[in-house]
Amino acid sequence: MTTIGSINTCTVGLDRCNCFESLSDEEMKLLNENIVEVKFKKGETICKQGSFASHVMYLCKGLAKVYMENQNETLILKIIPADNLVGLTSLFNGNNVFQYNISAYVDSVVKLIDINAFREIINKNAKFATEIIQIINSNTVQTYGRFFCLTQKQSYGRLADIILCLSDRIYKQRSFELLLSRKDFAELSGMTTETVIRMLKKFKDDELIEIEGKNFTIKNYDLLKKISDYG
Amino acid sequence: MTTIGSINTCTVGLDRCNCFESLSDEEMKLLNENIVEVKFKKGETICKQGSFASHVMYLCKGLAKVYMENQNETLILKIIPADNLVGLTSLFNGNNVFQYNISAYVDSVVKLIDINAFREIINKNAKFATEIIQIINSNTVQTYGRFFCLTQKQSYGRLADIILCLSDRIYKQRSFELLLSRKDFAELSGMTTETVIRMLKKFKDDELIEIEGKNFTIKNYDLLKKISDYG
DNA sequence: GTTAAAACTTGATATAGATCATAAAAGTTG
DNA sequence: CAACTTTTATGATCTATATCAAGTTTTAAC
Repeated sequence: MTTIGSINTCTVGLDRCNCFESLSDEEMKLLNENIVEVKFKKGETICKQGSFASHVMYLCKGLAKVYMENQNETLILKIIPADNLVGLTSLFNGNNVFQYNISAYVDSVVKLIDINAFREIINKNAKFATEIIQIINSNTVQTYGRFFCLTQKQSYGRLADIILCLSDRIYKQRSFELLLSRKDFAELSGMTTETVIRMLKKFKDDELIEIEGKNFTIKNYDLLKKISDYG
Repeated sequence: MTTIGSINTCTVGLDRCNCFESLSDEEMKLLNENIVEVKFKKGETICKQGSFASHVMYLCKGLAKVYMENQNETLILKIIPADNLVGLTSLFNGNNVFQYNISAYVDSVVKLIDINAFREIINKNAKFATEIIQIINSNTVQTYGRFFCLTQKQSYGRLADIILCLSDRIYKQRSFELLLSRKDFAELSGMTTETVIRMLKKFKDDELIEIEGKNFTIKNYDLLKKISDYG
């Protein structure tokens, strides 16, 4: 029997986008005529919740977060590494407004693709549309997992999830420079900053992790995994 | 300035599916050769989390819930009224396994559509693929809203959301026969059955709602809406 | 290089909801 | 319709996590 991947709070997809390979020369031309490349500095807003969605975005370089907010609260929906297409939810959706904010964790390069050109290509090229469905679907599966975890798991489990996720999927090593703040951890895991700090300290005291300034190291991966699974 | 719909825990989409209209005669034939119609009794499982996803489902008649579970907990992802396509997440997703359970609240009729035939049509017909993207996207937007609410709103607000959602989107009247149990409410709003019971009682005492046996009536819609907005 | 603003930290306290226990109703089944 | 199961209900208690308050450290800005 195959082991099915456990449900976790992880925010980063595994896929790299290669959806543009199925485009014809003509479609590629249309696309290129409707793309602008924009550089964003660390901390800058790439797209704003509630504003008109005139484009979809392709993150060429950098790291970004996608988050929803109201007056008082913020929830980070996902973290986007390079080579990812974002903003697809606005594609054919009644109001044509971004459902979320996106902002850059580090200096980033984003290609803005005119949404009408993008729609046109989808409407003509079924292979491309299939690729897009693929991307949207794997995103949905991930969101369901996060949704389940954030509503059912205890805080320690959720925090462990996110630490493992950063290590496995973004940095691909056990030791890395932490780009997220404690507040980001809080907004990823649906708790307060204070609670995150206390729990990170507990992990440190229990020698699961090590934090020195911005340097973050996982010292006991297996136990963190257990906390993630049973937390 | 247009008022943008407030974020809520609502679980029911507004769309009715009319995606099959864009199919050619030939595609329609392929589809029809790969459909079986199955009747499910109240309470029966329509699809099982973890099992192979050999088909997508179209709910012709009835009412169903889509939910995820592990050993101890359950989260209802959404409630599906008639004329809805479900199971699309498995379409092109690596493992081809259902991510959730679906079960019938009332006697229901479901068309099971072979997933390979469905894929084939998407892969050929960009208009159809576009419709599917539309469906998936409006589902995603709704899931994001629920995700935000369940992680940020207090329980009273979440419960109010669901009551309003049932009234507005499923029954389309203020008074209706309640098909959901207290446990369903709990699994929809991410709390325990006991808490739901206590809160419903509070709503009753405050004359926001009336419950007599299976008969459920909303007596103060506006105040429930306020609780939903500020809860 | 000083000052202001964020980001982090820690402790004390509060509380929304969970958990546990028990029982009455309501539904189901042979 | 008697026996059983499930759902609803309510009270007592507990606890994980939020909130508030006050400090330190780091980062950004002028």
